[in-house]
Amino acid sequence: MRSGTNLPRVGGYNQAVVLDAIRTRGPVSRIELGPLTGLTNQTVSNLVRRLLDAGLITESGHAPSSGGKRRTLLMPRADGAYALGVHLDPDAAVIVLADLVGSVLQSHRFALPRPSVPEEVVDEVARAALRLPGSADVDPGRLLGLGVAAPGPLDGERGTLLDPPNFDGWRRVPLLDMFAKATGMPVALDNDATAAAIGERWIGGKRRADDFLFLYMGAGLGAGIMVNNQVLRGGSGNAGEIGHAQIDAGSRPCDCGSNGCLGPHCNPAALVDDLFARHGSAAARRLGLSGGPEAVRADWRLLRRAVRAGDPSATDVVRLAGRRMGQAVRGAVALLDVSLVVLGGEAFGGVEHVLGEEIDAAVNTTSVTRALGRVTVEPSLIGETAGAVGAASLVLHGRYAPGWRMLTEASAPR
Amino acid sequence: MRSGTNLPRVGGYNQAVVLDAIRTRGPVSRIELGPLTGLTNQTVSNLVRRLLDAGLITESGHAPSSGGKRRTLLMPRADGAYALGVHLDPDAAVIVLADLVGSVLQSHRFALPRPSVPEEVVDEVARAALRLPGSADVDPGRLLGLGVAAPGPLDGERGTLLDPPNFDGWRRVPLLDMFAKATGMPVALDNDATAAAIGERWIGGKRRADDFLFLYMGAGLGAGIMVNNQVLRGGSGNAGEIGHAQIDAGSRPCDCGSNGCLGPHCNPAALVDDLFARHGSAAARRLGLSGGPEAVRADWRLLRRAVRAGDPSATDVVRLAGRRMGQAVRGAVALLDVSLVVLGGEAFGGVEHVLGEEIDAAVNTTSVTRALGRVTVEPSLIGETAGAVGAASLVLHGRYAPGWRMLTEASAPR
DNA sequence: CATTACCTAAATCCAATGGATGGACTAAGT
DNA sequence: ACTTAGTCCATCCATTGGATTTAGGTAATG
Repeated sequence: MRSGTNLPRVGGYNQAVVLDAIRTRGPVSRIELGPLTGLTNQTVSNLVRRLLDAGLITESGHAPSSGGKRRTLLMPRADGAYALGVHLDPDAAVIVLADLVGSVLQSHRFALPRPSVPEEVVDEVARAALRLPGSADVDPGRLLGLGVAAPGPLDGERGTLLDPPNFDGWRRVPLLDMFAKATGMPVALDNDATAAAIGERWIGGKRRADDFLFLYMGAGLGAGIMVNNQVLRGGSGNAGEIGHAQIDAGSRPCDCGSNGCLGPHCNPAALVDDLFARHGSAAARRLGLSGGPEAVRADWRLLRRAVRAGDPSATDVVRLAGRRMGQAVRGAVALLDVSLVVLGGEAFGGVEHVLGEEIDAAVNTTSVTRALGRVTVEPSLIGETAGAVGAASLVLHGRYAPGWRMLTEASAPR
Repeated sequence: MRSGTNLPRVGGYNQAVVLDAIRTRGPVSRIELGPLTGLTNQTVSNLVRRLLDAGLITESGHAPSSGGKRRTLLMPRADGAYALGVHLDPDAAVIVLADLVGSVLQSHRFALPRPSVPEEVVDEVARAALRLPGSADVDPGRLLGLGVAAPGPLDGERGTLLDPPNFDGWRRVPLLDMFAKATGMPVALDNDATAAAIGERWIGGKRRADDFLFLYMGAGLGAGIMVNNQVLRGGSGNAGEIGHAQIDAGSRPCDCGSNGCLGPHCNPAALVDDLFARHGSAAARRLGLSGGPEAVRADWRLLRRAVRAGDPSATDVVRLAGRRMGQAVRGAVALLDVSLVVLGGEAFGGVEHVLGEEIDAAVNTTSVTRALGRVTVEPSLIGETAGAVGAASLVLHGRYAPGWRMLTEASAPR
């Protein structure tokens, strides 16, 4: 259980609350932080001093006076902390170095062979990751750790990747330990969709506060869930598997053994297949698609370009996928009662708006009679690197976002 | 925001943590509570004394010695606190008086006219509720308040019922304020499925800890969601609307305006209709069903009895509903990553096992390949009064279950 | 136009409050 | 004599509330 708390933890927690408020509410003064956090002015003052001393925030000018002493404005210091983020995907690894405000300072991408060997990939990624901070002139003492975002089911307790689909040869890989050993740093592991949601919260500030669902499309489809400013991870760390929602579509079999799951219909390969199936090879040739499993990445890119250019066949296929996602998202939105859906991940690049329209239509058919507010559907603020940026923000979020764990778990921040 | 915390709140919170541990882990000693709560022995000792003084727990004998002084066992005191619970349904109101351990001391049920008038119902319910504590010889100072469970969408902030389906004439009813005025007590309001889940957690102790999904069937179908021992209420207090999940079935139109929702297929009226549609009037007559909207309650009771007696037509219809629920539950379980599904609510009475088998089959087809643990499907520990007991436990849970709100919201327990 | 007194608001100082801690101690068993 | 359960006590530490300091504005005055 381990759910009791104590004083030092309260201090650390309140410090995180103040930092989070400064981060998300742009430049604010101490006096505004009081009502914002529920703390007294005095407490805010103390915590702000600690944050200044720790180099996490800075005073940035003054607000115009409203009749008395001017307010001193506080801002997060980008150079206050850094984190590395790795996004692993079946065919590529993306590594980024991000600072406290979530800006990407360096990034590196390399393709992976298929099948790939876990040990080799971890080794290569770790070495590449460790080179980034040097080339960006980062204070090593402020580099907090490495975040890893990986697809598919994982064992959250142990930090093990179980057996992600499309990842041949990766079964029960203890990624957390492997990266910890390879880098000598603290490592955080989460699934890619959850990481992307955390990244979105970290970057988005008050535009991404409270509750939202992050719909993530990489090699497959997943969701990251933020409820009440807390990440919903579920019992085993695998919440957000929206791909197993039932939808009304021709049955493609799902890895899970069921029929009728959303997942097999909404991924780049399936959409390319759909184009061939619904519009024939002629249309595919017109768009330049070559078909076949190795060409999925390129074909999907061409397909998306065609959608942006207004091609009707391509648009039809993507809109169909949007309607299918809409069915699942409608169910998820009703189940979770969130009022914001964010679309992101590298595979969404360029077609967020078309998909967004369909999903918007699906979720908002229900709202009128249910008298609940409208659900907003928006593209991600991060864009295609949501996975890697999310991975880096796992570290930042874990260390600096106020949460339950700070009050109940053992270690407290400095 | 208001998310900072302070010392008195920490005290109250830790006290709740200790009480919750004593409640859920049966009789325990102070020394066991240390590791269980993460607090030191000394702190546990202090908090236990406070709980004893407050009359919420009692010392109940000793554990056998293991070589030294015997452990003094601690138990919750049933007479430490009481709460009233009201479950409102389109055709009946059920009122219960429950004690601290969730036992029902008194209960009262009366049918409602259709359509009913909110003011009259509240008035009648409030008067009946206020009579219960007197007839059970309850210390009025220990009666904490009244919980109300109502179906359908509500405005959690304001305590207003919006426009529940089947509840003609109930639109934007400020139930919270009305009951507060009518009873002069603190009132808590939640939707029936969420209330039932909270009740299940309250009654179930460690058998219902951590994460579960409570599938509730009354006049309609809903879900209550418990994640990490906290209630998931969503942005507007309407989480758990599983009835709007898409399923693969002939399209009955849903109130929400969509087609393909689960809701219209899984309620007593729909199941009675299904029996007529799939097995004809002859089968219906054989079971004694009369058909028609007024007879739904009686027909559904007969149908369930027929299932228990092994009638194939009735079983077919119920199993079909189970498979449909299974599709939605499978999606919800994957999305939330819970490993326990509980079935309850008055309309499930007697057919939990048949439905449970189908739902179990649906959710556990996925688990083998996904390498996540098996999902357990069980009937509720409360049974048919889950709504009213859940309503009472809203009050008890709100006051004594450890949670975020205790650390962040204004008022602290004594 | 410069000076001065006064007002307001922001931020900090300081003593007090109250909860958790750790080590020493007592109580009650084998 | 030993073991285990539970408590006492001095200490630590974060928050609190009231008083105080800091740093501006404003308006009357010379």
